[in-house]
Amino acid sequence: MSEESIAAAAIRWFDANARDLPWRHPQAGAWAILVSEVMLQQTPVVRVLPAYEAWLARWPTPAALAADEPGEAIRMWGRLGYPRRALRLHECATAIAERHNGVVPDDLDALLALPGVGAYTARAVAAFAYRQRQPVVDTNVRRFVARAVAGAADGGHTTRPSDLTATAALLPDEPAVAARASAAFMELGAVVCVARTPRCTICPIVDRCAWRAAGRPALDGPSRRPQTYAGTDRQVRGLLLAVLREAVEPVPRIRLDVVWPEPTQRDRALRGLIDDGLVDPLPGDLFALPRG
DNA sequence: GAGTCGTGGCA
DNA sequence: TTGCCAAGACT
Repeated sequence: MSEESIAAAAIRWFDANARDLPWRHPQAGAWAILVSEVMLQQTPVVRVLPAYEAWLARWPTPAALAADEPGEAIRMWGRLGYPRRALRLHECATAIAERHNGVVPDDLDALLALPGVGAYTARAVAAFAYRQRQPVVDTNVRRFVARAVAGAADGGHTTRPSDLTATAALLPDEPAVAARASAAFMELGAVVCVARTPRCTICPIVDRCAWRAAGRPALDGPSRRPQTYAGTDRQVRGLLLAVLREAVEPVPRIRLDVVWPEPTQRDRALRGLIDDGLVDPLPGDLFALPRG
């Protein structure tokens, strides 16, 4: 017998060390997993946990969410960030209710066709909810595979086709085992093979890691863009939407004006929110979350 | 393909 | 203190 595969070692480690997260419980269905995956896009686990519980308690099925107003989805999103995800999740629920009889599809192409569901989320649902053999590649897996296999310092900004190929090559043949391996890779990337200070001493595949073998070379290319948050349109959009989330009634423009002193940027931000469908302009210079 | 899109915690 | 980072999608 040859030495244990990376996937086998990762799964063994995962069996003993996986965090107890609600979307990993056996009773978490495809809808719950889909909700968790969308919430987790660019958002830390600890911030998702309470929002996830509240969301599913209110909308336990896609049909339940689809029957409610999109503005309520935006309101429930709270401060998770990137509120367009809430709107897309509502559109997604509507599509599932109308096109899939209220059942989250298990077909990859059908998943990819859903609003807000991209290459990562579609494969995550296929693997974690339906136990399919799919390369589930997020930033954690990209980094883990880049280091372990290619010996690179990180996995790059975006997922390329080669990333899917490289990850798929690590997956065992049996679909359910492959799905388990995908979860294990993600967990390793999230808690062991982390970006800043990887914990190689507790890594189950350190003896096979190409990056470790190469002496953990530093990242050579240019770092990511600066893009500070303070003063950006994103901050202004966030301030504007926060007012509308807290308001029960439509809000007059004056209450939005006070959140940002510079009128040009403020108007641009508000127009952007309206264009995105996150805010409805109403007669009388009033504004509200969309009702339908 | 590069830009845009929130928010908060932490080294 | 502040830049970096966190289970991406879309244009």
